[in-house]
Amino acid sequence: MAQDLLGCVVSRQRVSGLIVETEAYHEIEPASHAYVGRTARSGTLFGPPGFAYIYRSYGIHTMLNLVCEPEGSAAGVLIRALEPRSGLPRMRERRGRVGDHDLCSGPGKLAQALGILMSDNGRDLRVGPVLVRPRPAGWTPGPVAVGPRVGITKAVDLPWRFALAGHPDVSRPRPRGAG
DNA sequence: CATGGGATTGACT
DNA sequence: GTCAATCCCATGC
Repeated sequence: MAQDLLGCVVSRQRVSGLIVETEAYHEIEPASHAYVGRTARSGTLFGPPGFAYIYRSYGIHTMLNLVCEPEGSAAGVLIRALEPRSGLPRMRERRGRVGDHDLCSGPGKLAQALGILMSDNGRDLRVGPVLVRPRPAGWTPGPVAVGPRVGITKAVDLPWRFALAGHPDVSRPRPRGAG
C-alpha cells in the first residue's frame, strides 16, 4: 500500500499535493503505535481501512496516516512528502518563508501546508475534509527509492520507506536503495 | 497522579 | 553537526 500510494493526491479544501514519499507501519513491529495493542491514541489504526490516523509528534507536528488492513488489524501508511499541486499561495501563507520544494518535504510540513488538524483524525479519506484520490490519469511512477524509516529507534532495519527516486520534494535524508 | 519520551522541524554553530 | 520547542499519551507506582 505504501508503494501504491505514491502518485495519489491528498487534498484539503482546495489545497492539494501528489504523494512522493511514504512509510509503512504495522502492529507486528515495535516502531508502530499499535505494537502495544489498542490505546486511546492508536484506536483508529485498528478501525476500517481508508480512514485518517492523525497524531501529534514531539508536541508540535501533526502526522497524517492512511489506515490499512481490515478492521481489527492495525497498519497504516505515513504520508511523508508531497509535490505541491494546487493552492500554493495558501501553502506559502501557512508555511512562511520557505522555498516551494520545502512546502511539503516532510510529514509535519505537509500537514501544516494543508491545514490538517487533530480533529481530522478518524475521518473517512474518501469523504473528507482530508481526501485521498487516485493517481492522475496518465501518471505513471518512475523508479522508487527504498530505505529504512526515519526518526525511529525500534525496528530500524526494516526497509519500509518509499519515495520517487530523485524527486525534489522528498524529505532528507533521501533514501538511496533501488526499488 | 507523576514521569518520560517521541513516526520532527528550524535555528544556529 | 547541535539543540530546543512542547502536546499527547503510555507506563508505572
